[in-house]
Amino acid sequence: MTGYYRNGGYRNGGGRNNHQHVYTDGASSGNGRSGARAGYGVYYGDNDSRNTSMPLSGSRQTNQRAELTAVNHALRNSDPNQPLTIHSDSSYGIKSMTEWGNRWDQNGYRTSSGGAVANQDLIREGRDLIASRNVPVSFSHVPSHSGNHGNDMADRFATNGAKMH
Amino acid sequence: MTGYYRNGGYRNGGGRNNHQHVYTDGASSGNGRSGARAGYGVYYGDNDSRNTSMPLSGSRQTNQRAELTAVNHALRNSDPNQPLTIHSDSSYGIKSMTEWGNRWDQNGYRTSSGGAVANQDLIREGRDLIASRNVPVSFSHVPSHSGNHGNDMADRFATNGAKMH
RNA sequence: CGACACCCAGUGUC
DNA sequence: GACACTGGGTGTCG
Repeated sequence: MTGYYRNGGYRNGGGRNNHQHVYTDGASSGNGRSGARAGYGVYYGDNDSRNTSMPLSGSRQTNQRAELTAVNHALRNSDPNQPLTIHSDSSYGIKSMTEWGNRWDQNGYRTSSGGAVANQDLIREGRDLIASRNVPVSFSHVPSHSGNHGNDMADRFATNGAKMH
Repeated sequence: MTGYYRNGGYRNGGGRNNHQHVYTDGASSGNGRSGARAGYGVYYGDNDSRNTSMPLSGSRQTNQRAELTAVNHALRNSDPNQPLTIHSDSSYGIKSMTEWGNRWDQNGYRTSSGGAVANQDLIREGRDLIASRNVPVSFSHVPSHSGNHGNDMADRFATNGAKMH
């Protein structure tokens, strides 16, 4: 239960239970300082050719944008016809895609204190990708650096991606 | 300039420029593991009878407590009427006695994330010792294991002290 | 105020 | 390569 999030509003068309599990992570060396360099990693499984280690593009090299970009990459690079669970250590990323995002779609992406929600571009993009699927996408929170193999691998990919600038 | 810290708020009463230089270091074999044994070393100069190599007392045998204890020993065992520079490789120890300590004296020893500052007993003790002097106490950071003779000697004394339990 | 991340720095070790 | 001891900060939300 704990740490498990699911997007609703879909029907399962098929019935073949090929549930996909993907681990995502973001990194930003020097986060918050000028000259920060971010990267993201996506881990599908050992020796899986879809595994990804990439530098973040764009001028805002923050940890949060890296986390969101990793999620969007997983959304785009997975079978859209089979259920997917994205395992992330970012509560911010998960909630932006689920509970917070649901509210923001209704209030015009306004923060509880009235400001504009940051990183809207990436959040809207991810939520569009989820909405365009006909099978469920779930999110599961995994504590960082807790010995979880998938998270550890995604972390390495993300850190490495940040060095590729 | 770099790595040089000074405590303010004093007047030089005398004028005899007998500036003292002392090297301090702490060690803790098995730091962080149960059964760790810590020690500290203070080096005043070759063949100086004040040179010290001692095991750390108390139940918390950490590297940080050893570093702070070495500094406090130097403060207590030096001429309080002549300027003193303490050379340490511990940024933690130096900043606890200077810039961080200044803030903590005003905020009740609260960490930037709200928690209680660790090793307060030793930090308050050292800052009291400094405040009770009528001549300046300065701190200088020396990189560890960099071939600095004073630091190397203090390191040996500290390591040896840890073995005296 | 709380939460989850992302760091930066210096030590101490195994 | 790994871990522990400690502090400072930003990214973002409720």
